[in-house]
Amino acid sequence: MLNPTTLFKALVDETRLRCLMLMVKEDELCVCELGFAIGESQPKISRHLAMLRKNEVVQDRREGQWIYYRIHPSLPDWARTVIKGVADGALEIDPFQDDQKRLVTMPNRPVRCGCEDQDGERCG
Amino acid sequence: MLNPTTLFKALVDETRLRCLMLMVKEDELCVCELGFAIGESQPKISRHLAMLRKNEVVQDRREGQWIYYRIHPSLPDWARTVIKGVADGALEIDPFQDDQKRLVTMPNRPVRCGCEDQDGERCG
DNA sequence: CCTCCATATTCGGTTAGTCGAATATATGCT
DNA sequence: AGCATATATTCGACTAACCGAATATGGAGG
Repeated sequence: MLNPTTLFKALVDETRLRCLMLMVKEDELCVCELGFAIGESQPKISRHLAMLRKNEVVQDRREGQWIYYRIHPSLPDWARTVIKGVADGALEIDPFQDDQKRLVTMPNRPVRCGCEDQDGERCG
Repeated sequence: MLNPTTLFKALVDETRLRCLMLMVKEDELCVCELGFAIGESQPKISRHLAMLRKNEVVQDRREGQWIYYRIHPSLPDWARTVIKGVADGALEIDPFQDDQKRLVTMPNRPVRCGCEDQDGERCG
């Protein structure tokens, strides 16, 4: 079961917090989308997501070659309150707002639900 | 101005979190009360309080030889939400609940408001 | 089977955070 | 002034966390 210190260890790293803030806003994102929006390398993003997954702060689901991450649906109420709280303070400031803007400029974002786009070209 | 990462750096250390949870519950506490309740050395408590003070997560006030700490009254709303959120999850569990119980067993707790107790003996 | 792409993991080096022990400061009392 | 109490700070050692680079895994499609 998630305890407060574990949650804060997850939130204290800025890369992880940026990922989580994007998930709050966008519901579900794959690694390449997170990497593009935040502007960090794939291994770096993936390593931080592994930590979030291990501690059950996020949940992952595979769809083809993509793995989508979202805030864990069975997070305890107090943890949701914490994440919602920081989202209120963060989504309008510093790197977090830029991340959202950069995300929507990403070319060939993967399409969800098993349906593919015309040329099947995606993600860089 | 307090930013999310700074707040989480404050909350990620268990000793600091325990201090803060006690302040949420008790409004205002001096260093010796915090040290007694948590069972850690005076320098350790003091060092962590210095960090919280420096980042304006807590406010201190002197009264005689005692210095009382409280959650900073001008904390932004989102930060209050975060702290309230974790208090909901923490105050009933693991070390946090014990801390509250231990606090009330402390002999000769300092008296606030400039009024002194009979023999003037306090704090261990 | 082989290749491409998205993602994950390992490795060694570096830095940031924490600790106990010792010491310093400041207030109150006699 | 001198002592006791409460709190703060400094120092060096230790540990945990993060990083880039390189490499591994695993599904999709020819």
